[in-house]
Amino acid sequence: MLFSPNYYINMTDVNYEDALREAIELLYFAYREFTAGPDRILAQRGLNRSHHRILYFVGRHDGISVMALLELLAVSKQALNAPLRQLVGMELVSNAPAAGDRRRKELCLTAEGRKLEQRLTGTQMKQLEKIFENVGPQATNQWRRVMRGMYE
Amino acid sequence: MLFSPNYYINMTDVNYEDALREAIELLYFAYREFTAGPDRILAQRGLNRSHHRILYFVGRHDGISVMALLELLAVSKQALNAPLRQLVGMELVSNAPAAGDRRRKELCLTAEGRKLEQRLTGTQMKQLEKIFENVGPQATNQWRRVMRGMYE
DNA sequence: CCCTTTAGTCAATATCATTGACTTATAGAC
DNA sequence: GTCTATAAGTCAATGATATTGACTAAAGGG
Repeated sequence: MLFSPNYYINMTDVNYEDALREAIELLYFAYREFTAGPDRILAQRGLNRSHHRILYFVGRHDGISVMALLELLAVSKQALNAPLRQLVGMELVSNAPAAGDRRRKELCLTAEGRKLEQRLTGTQMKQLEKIFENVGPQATNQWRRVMRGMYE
Repeated sequence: MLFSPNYYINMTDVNYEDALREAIELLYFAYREFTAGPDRILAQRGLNRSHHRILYFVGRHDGISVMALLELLAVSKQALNAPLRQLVGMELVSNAPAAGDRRRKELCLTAEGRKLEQRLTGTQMKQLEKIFENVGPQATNQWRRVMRGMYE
């Protein structure tokens, strides 16, 4: 049985590759499921995942500059421009000039923006919360160890 | 300390939400890192991630029909049509009529297609292999438990 | 007064997906 | 053999998105 607690014992090359491929598929399907909830809510407002990412990271880094957001999301200025402008236009994100350096715009969530962001991310947090409760703290920590390894 | 083995003890609502948000970010950044390698290789040939997904699942389900592939990828017929036609045109995927039912096309990787698929997925398998070796079998299994929970 | 940085925009182009309708070929039931 | 259903493929129209490159405007700092 693949993925049994001792799958790696007596492992041939073939089912070793198989185990890695199943891990790839887990990532693919899990990520798809993970983004499905917010995507549905966003679609009702004519928004998409890129808007969620902006709302999310602006919420996490209150007052972040446009440049810093570009680097965090790893997208081009032009790719960010359209969705960000929409969000500012819908008054979900504010972009007042920074006090010290008026060239820099400080991006913040408005009250409305925060509400939407929490609704979007809330579906994902509920998903994770349920799983983490099910599997327990050890599994949760091990999961994080693996995930951290994936971008280092 | 967030994410310490006993982070959930004496947890306030605020840093509990913080822990869940860090998990969300782990997923986002890990997935991005995970797809970056194949994306670079694909770009050299004028292909993109959707081509990789087709190559991947055709490789995993040799002889799969177009309909079944549509359902697996959860995309529309028209969204699949263009990239699949390219892959057939480049002779990376074959689509011979099935023996029993000549309406159904059996999608298979050609020798060239298999070579490219293994190169693409190979970068991801190497990534995972390294991490799984680092963290050990227990963490690997716990990681899978969590990932499986995410689409059930 | 230059030079740099930050933000924002425009034009042109290319890609990508979506809906809906349609054709072709085959299978299976009667 | 006719009728209906299924599988695949295509086309047109549309809309959304991203990309490159160049450009303006405002502000900061020596």
